[in-house]
Amino acid sequence: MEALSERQKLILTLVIHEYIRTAAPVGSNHLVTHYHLDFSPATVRNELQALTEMGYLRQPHTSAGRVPSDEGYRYFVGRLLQQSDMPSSTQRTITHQFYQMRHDTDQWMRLAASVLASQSRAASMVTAPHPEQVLYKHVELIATRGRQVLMVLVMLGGEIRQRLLTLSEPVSQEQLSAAADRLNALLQGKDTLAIQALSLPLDALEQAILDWVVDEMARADALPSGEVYLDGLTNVVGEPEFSDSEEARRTLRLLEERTLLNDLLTRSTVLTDAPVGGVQVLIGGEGSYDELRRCSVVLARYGAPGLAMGTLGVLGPMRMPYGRAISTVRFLAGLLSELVADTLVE
Amino acid sequence: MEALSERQKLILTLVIHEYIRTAAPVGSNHLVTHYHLDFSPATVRNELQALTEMGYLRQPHTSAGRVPSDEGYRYFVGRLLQQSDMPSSTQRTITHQFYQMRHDTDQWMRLAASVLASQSRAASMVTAPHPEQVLYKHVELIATRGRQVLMVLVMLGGEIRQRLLTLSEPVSQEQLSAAADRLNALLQGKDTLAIQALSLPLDALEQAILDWVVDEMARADALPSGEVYLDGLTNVVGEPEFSDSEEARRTLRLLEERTLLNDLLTRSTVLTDAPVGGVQVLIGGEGSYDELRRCSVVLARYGAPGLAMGTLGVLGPMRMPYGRAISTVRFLAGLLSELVADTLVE
DNA sequence: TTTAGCACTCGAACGCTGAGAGTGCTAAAA
DNA sequence: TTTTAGCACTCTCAGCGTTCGAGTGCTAAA
Repeated sequence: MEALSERQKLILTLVIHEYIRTAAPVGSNHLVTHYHLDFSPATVRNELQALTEMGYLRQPHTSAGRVPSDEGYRYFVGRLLQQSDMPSSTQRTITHQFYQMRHDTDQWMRLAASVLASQSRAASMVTAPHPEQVLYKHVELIATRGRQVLMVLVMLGGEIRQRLLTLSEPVSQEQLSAAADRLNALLQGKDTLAIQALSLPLDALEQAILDWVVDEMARADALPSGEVYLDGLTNVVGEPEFSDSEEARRTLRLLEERTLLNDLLTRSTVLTDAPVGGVQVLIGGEGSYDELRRCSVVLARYGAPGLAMGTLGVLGPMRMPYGRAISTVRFLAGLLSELVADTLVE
Repeated sequence: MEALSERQKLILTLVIHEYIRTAAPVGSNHLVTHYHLDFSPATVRNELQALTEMGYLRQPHTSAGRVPSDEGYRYFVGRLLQQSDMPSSTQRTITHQFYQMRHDTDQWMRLAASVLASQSRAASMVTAPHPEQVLYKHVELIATRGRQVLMVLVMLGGEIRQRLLTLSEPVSQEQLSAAADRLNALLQGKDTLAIQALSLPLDALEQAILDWVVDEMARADALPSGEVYLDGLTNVVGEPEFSDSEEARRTLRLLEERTLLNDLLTRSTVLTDAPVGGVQVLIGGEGSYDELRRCSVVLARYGAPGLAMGTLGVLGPMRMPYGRAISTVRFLAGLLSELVADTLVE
C-alpha cells in the first residue's frame, strides 16, 4: 500500500472530521467551501477518488459524498490523530472529585463511569480493580444477635468482603475476637491454596471461621474480574446510527451482558496497529463481535500491575470523537492507577 | 361517572390486552374474530363508542381502531386486572439464587435488578436498603503500611463503610485495636448527634478516629437513600413507542440520573386509586414528569420498617404487561424484605 | 498538475392514487 | 329496547412516477 501524500492525509482527516460532526456523506464542494482549501473541488475529487481506491473511503452510492471506511478510521487513529490531553483545568476538577470522595471502591467506580461517559460523550464501562492473586490480610468478627456473626474479610490489595455467618451455637464477642486474632496471626499474607494446605491445631470455632474464610477467598479467586459499572448508555442511543432501534437494542444488550470488556481483553491483546499510551482502540469490532460492526471501543487497563488491575473503556459509534475519547480514557486510567496504588493495603 | 356494564368491562379488558400484545389500534372486527365473541362487530362498535365517550379509549384518527387512554389503563389496573402471583417454581428458583449467594448487599441488588428486568421485561431500578437512622455498631482498625489505617465501620442494620485513613504518625496494630475496643465500648448504639454531644476523655489517636467515625456517619445520614442499581434498559429501547430515538433518549436519561425512584416516592405517597399489596402503579407519569408521559412505573418499598428501607420498581411503556410487572415487583419486594430482616445486624 | 465545464447518476422529497381497515349511522330484526 | 346487517364515509398507508439537487467522473483547456 503506497504512502499517502500530505494533501491526501489532510483530505482524509477533513472528511473524517466532517463526517464525525455531521454524520452525512462529505462531498468535494462542501470540503472546499467549509475549510477554505486553496485548491479546487475538482482536485479534491481526484484525491477522494484515490483515497477511495486505496480503501480509506467509501461511497454509499454513485452520486453521494464519501464516508470513511473502517480502514480509513484505523489510518486516522493510528497515524493522523494528534494526541491531545484533556484541559488541565478539567483534569484538576476531576481529580479533586475523586480525592474528596471517601475511599470506597464502589463510589470510585461509579464516579469513573459517570465522568468517562460525560467527557467522552459515549457509553462507558469500568470494571473494579481485581487482585491477580488473592492474599489474606485480616479477618474481623462482630457478634450481632443470637448465633449470627458478621465476618469482614480484608484481602491484601484492600478488597473487602463481608458475610453474615450463622454458627452452631451462640458465642461471645470476646471468644470471637480471640479467634480472629489467632487466625490473623496464622494466615497473614497467605493465598487460598497455602491456607488449605495448612493443618493447624484449631478449636471448633476457629475451624468453622477458617472454612468460611477459605470459601470466601476461593470465590474471589474464581472471579475473572471486578464488577462492571456502566454509564452513559443514553449517549449512544441518541446517535443517528442507532436510530434503527433493533440495532441499538442489540448493541446495548451486549453492554448489559457486562462481559464485553473482559472478552475483548482476553481475546486479543494486540488489537490495533497503534495502541497509544496504553490505550487501545478497536474499530468496527475488528472481527470479534458482530454487534460491534458499527461501533468503536476505546479501552485501557489500570491499576497496580501484579497486584490489582481493572479495565475501563468507552463504546460509541464508529464516528465517535476519538481525540476526546482517547484522552479521557488515558487520563482516567492514570488517575485510577494512582488511586489504587495510593490506597493499596499491604 | 357511570359504572361500566360487564360487557363494557370485558371489551375494555380485551382492547387493552390486545393493544399490549400488538401495539396497534384495535378494531371491532378484530376483537370479535380474535376472541370469538358471541355478539357482532356492530355491538362492539357501540360499546367502543361508549367507552371512548367515557374517556377510557382514544381514537388516533377517525378511521383507526381504539387505543387505551391513560384513564383506561388506570381503570384496568385498578379494577379489572386480577391479581396473580408468579409461578411458584419461578419463585423457588429466584429465592434459591438469592440464598446461595453470599451475603453481600451489592450482589443482592445487582441480582434483584437483573431478575426484575428479565421477569417483567421492562427496565428495572433498585435502591439499596438504607437505614432510616444511622446508629453506631462497631469500628475496626487495620494497620496497613506506614501511617495508613483501614477503618471498617459497621452500622446497626448491617451497612458497612470502609475508609482508608492517614494518621499523623505510624501506630502499631496493638494501639489501633485498643483504640477500637475503647470506642466500641463507648459508642455502642448511638446516633451521630449523640456521639457529637459526648465529651469523652480520649487520647489523640482515639479522638482522630472518633472524628473520622462521626464524619462517616454524618455522610450516611445525609444520603437520602442507598445506591441505585439499573438493569434491563435494553427492554425499553426495543419497544415501538421508543422508536423515536429522541423520546427514548430522554426517558433513559431520566433513568440514568438515578433520582427517579426517590423523587417519585417523596413527591406523593398516594399515587393511584388502587395500590395493590403495597405495590404502586403510576401511569403516564401522572403529572410528575413530562418524560414519563408515555411510561408507566410499578414500584414498591421493601425492607424492615423503621430500620432499613429500600425501593424497587420497573419502568416500561404504558402498554407494559402489568400483571407480570406487579407480581414480580411484589414478589421481589417480599423476598428482599425477608433477606434484610434475616441479616439485620442488631 | 490543476481546474473549468458538463453530462450523468442516484437518492430524497413530493404528490398522486387506489386499497383497505375501521368507523358511525340508519333501519330492520330480534 | 337491544342487537345487527348494510352502507357510505374517512383516513392512513403503500406504491409509483416525477422532479430536484447534490455529487460524481471525464475531458479538455489552462
